[in-house]
Amino acid sequence: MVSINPNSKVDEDLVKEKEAAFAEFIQRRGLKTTRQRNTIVSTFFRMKGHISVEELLVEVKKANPRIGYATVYRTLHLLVESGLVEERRFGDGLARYEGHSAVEHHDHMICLECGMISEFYNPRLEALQEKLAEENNFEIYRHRLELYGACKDKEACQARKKQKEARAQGA
Amino acid sequence: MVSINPNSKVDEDLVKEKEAAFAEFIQRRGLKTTRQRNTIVSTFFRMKGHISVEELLVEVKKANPRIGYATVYRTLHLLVESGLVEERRFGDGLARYEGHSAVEHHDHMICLECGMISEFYNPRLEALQEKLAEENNFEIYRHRLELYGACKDKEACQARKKQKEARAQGA
DNA sequence: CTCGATGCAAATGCTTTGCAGAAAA
DNA sequence: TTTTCTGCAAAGCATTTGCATCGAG
Repeated sequence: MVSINPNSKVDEDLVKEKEAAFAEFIQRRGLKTTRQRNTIVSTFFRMKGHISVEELLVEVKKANPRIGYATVYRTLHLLVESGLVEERRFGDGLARYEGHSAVEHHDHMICLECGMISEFYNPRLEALQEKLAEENNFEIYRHRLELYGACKDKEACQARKKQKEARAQGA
Repeated sequence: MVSINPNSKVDEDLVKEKEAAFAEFIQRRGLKTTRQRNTIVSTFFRMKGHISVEELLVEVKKANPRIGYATVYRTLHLLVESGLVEERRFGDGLARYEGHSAVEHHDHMICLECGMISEFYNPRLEALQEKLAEENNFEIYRHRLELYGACKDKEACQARKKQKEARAQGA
């Protein structure tokens, strides 16, 4: 089991690397380098976690309040197309974007009580999926595994859980 | 796309059982039995697969064209609340509903070339997830595993895949 | 009779798009 | 200069909701 800590400090060199990779992508596509794109991309890679458009927009506006959400959406799509960013949806109806992870692929645990999202990776799990796909004559491009539940070690989460159960009883 | 398939036998007894269970749920909640709800529920359980609201509405309208989508949405929510139906989202932006099959839990393989959705279940996979959660002090309420890829045994899927790869080269 | 259910249309929330002006190449 | 980009507002989409009417209990 490899646990991934999302609270580590931002690696400045890594950010620069990502920015350079995006710049290269832009050029390869024959697109234009703009102040807005630079601001958005730079801001994005300096944030951590699973970032919603809203959250990113707030940060971007601190650097340049004139940037609108349309541009943020458009740039985010470019980031996804470039392969530098992944789009995720955890069922709360809004897209979240994920950039610089130490590990290229990982799965998620989502606490439904406190909203925490943590990442994990396990090679046995990956291998088992590959094996099952094989048995079904299926070729995996990518997969998504999400565990929804509650933090066992947080009192608040456990309390909320009990509350919900009680409410369900009454219904 | 698939809706009601007259060739594959729907287990009439099972459908009746589901209908009865829903009726019981409605009563327990102090809600009312209506012609519309009966039509929608009955139609739903006679369809198979992962049904979108649109697909269900089309079938429902054949029985009663006056039923609108608001009622279909509302009834679908009741079905989910009753525990008889599960809501799924496979990333194409629309919700799909699934009547509980014989196996209470299963995961999905989704072919991105032909749209096929198949189900599978593997106890080792389930056990491994449980173990990983345990190691992280996490309590799983439910999980979701989806493998996205292509059917290996369908020529059309493989052909489409190659086409996509070629297009990606050019870009 | 009462109160929940229905059907329509309008509203919502997230996301995309059309367009005129702005800015890269 | 040419073409893409931006910012705004309007449009899209799936889904939800307000409200007058309808109908089950």
